[in-house]
Amino acid sequence: MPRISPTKMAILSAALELGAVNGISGTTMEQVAERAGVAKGSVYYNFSSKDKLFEELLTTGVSTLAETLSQARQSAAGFAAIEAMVTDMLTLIAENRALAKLMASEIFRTDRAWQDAVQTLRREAISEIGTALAPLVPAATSEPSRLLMAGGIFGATLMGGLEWLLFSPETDVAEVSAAILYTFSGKLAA
Amino acid sequence: MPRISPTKMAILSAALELGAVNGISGTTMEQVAERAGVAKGSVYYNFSSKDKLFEELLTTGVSTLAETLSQARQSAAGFAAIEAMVTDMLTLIAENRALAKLMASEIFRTDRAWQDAVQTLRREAISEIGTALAPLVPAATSEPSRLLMAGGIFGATLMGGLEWLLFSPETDVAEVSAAILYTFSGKLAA
DNA sequence: GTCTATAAATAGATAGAC
DNA sequence: GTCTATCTATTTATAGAC
Repeated sequence: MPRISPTKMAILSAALELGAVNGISGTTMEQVAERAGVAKGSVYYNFSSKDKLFEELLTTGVSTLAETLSQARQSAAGFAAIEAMVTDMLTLIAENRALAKLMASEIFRTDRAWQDAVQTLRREAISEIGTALAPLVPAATSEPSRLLMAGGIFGATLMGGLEWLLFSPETDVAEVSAAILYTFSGKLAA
Repeated sequence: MPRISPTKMAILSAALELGAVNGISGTTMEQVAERAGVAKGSVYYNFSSKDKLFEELLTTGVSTLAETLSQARQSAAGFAAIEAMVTDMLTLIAENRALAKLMASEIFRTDRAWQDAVQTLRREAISEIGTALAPLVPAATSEPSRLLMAGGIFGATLMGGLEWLLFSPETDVAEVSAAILYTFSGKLAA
């Protein structure tokens, strides 16, 4: 892994901040260059296209998420594994809010150059949750059903995390995590 | 409510189909005109701008969703209200897949001309779920926590619905609904 | 109300000097 | 490796005839 030059770093960082606020198609290469403190030519020297630039940002982001979920799953057993995954995912969202916003706005899209890479990693993340669910559901549960449940847990955590960042950012991660997990505890249905 | 002319209808329909496949910024007014079988000038005669066109599509969509959730909530009491909301939301998604895809790809965005309208309606939908949760959570639960839970349930249903449409579209709505609701039943934690 | 033709602006990408 | 200057394509939006 060749280490990243300061210029490349500045460009990625500028693209991330601008993309989180204005969206990707609302961000121009001109703006990225300006914010990174370099000329547009330098941006294109480091990234062959706008698509490649944001693809790098998104794939490393989603890849980190998948890795986080994988480690959380292995850190505990049974339902505690689900609890760890939800909590760690929320922590990750909190630690990298800009990236979380950017990913959330792109994760449902199927019309982008980088869709394949992002969708593959999204499925990886969801099937990581699916694996943790395996011992918790009836043996007869179909694979698609288990992935639907996993998708639901993923969606609940993501939407809860976004709701948190956008509307009650002062709330502690533990409280957010507790709220999301409460819905899976069965106490609602009791 | 002035009734919609056939031309306007054709334009909205074309915009919906194209937007669901290619995304909004990936859809040009030229394409919309062509698909609707009219000239571009006619598109602009009916909608003052591209933003207005998609705003109309999205706000009526999210508004229908909020209305559906409201009715579902009032159709039952206790946890059954949550069950009804999840099921009816999934049914709505199934009945209007193109609109669901379009909404999902825009609902997290905060950079669009129509963001205010869409975000307002999104919050309306979530607080409808929050209302149904009120009698199901401890009295001491804070308002933000309840909204986080509601956001989670909304997110789970949306993501589950999308997972369904994209990866196992042949699955019956009842099975999808059962899978999502299973995660809220408490059986996972048992 | 619908059309054709065109204006006007934007933004991704490249060339070539330093 | 980084810069400035420029090309080129795209696309939103408008003007004005029918």
